[in-house]
Formats: sequence, C-alpha cells, structure tokens
Amino acid sequence: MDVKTITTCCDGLLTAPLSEAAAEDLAAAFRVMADPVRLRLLSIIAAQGETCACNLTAPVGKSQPTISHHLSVLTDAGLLRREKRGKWAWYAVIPDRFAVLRDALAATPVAA
Amino acid sequence: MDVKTITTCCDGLLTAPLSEAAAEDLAAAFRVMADPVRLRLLSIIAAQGETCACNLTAPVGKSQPTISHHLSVLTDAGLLRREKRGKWAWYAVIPDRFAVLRDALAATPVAA
DNA sequence: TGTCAATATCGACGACCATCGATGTGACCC
DNA sequence: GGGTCACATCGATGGTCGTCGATATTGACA
Repeated sequence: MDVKTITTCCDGLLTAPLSEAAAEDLAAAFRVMADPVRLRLLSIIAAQGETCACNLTAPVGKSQPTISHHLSVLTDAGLLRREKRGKWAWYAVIPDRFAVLRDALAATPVAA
Repeated sequence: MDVKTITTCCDGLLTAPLSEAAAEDLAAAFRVMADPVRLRLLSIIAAQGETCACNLTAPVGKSQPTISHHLSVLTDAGLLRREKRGKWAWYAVIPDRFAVLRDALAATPVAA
C-alpha cells in the first residue's frame, strides 16, 4: 500500500476548503482505516495492550502473510509500534496518532 | 460503491475487539472518507454552508459525472443532504453524521 | 411541443489493493 | 551445522472502485 506516516494536516475538515495535497494526505490516512481486517487488528491489540503477532492470525481468520501485511501497513502509518523479541514480534497501538483523524473530523461547521 | 448510511456501530474502536460485522460496517464508513475528491467536496460544501452542484465541478477539476458520482456516495452515506430546486441540486453537510466516526476513534485504550 | 441547461445514470476501462502460496530471513535449540 | 519456528517479503491474481464519454432524465422557457 506504500503508506506514509499519518501526520497532522488540517484543523477541521469541515472548516475550510482542503488543498489538493491536504485532501490526498487525509484520504490516505482514512484509507488505512478503511479495511475491516486492519480495524479488527487494532481493536484486538488495543484491548490486550500489547500483543504477539502469533495471537492474531487465528482470531481474524486470514493467512499469516495477510496479517503480516496489514500489521506493516498499520505500523508504517504510525498507528502501531513493533518490537521484536527473539523470534516473536510484539505490537502495541500508539493512541496519539488517532488524534489526527479525530481532529480532522472535529468540526464547527456552519450549521446545516 | 453501493454505500449504506453510516450508523453508530461501536463505542471506541480501541476499547474492545470488533466483531466481523462491526468491522465491516466501520470500514465502509471510513472508505467513504478515503477519497481526496470526496474530502474536498465536503470541505467546500461545509465552508459555503450550502452549495449548488454547479459550483463544484470547476474547483475540484473532475468531470461532471465524476462529481455527481461522489456527491451520490456522500449522500447515500448520510453525510450530505440533497435538495433539488428547479434544475439545480443544492447540497449541505449533515455534521451529526461525523460524530459516529469521531466516536469510533475516541478511545481510552490501555496505555501503550 | 421543442429546445436547451443542469444532473443523474450507464458501460467500459484502468489502477489500486487485499489475498495467498511460495520463498526468504533470522532466532533458537540440538 | 542442521532443523525448526515465527515472521517478513515476493509474485501473481482477482475484485473493487475512480474516472469519463455517451446517454437518459428532469425542469425551465418560449
């Protein structure tokens, strides 16, 4: 997917017109969240605090390469932190990164 | 794209594991936001309060069918309200709908 | 009714991406 | 070193969707 780290790009999607570049960046950030497997991985890892990748293949029901791929996408986006311990890989969520997306959605638009 | 209306589906993506169905619904909601053209349309319409579709083709730089398609996707998702006046179509954002996505991202996860 | 303007819909094409089998890369153990 | 386990990467494939030209639809106006 070739994901860049999610970075703060605008304050309030609904407050001012987005430039083409800003829209592209924000869309890329949302695209990371736009996959059910990735959402389940995030929710499982967050609920457990820190999780070994070996505990993720079974509950999601996808192949090992697929899970590994999605974990890489989430890590590249800066939503997960990866730590290798021996032959195992441990993942944890980085909650701060979600603030960027929340801020983009937080709006005080003109009443509709 | 065959979009369903965005509906509240979970409180806090990062608080508890998502079911397969909930993950699918939430991913569909994010997928609506995962396109730069749609984000620009939302930001332009929100900034102007209410906008005629005829004012949207030029600033975004896409063909009329493409703009119409994206406006339909956003309307089907419940993010826009469409009102026909004569031969013109007026669009306005429905800010409440964004709360669902914000709530999904609002988390009190176990510290990472 | 006929014409034109503003949108919506259709059909097709192309690009992106989720998925998986096969393979590569380290780490541990004997 | 040989073998095995956990995980990452590669290559190929299939499906989804953004895009646009062509066409249909709807309303305004004469």
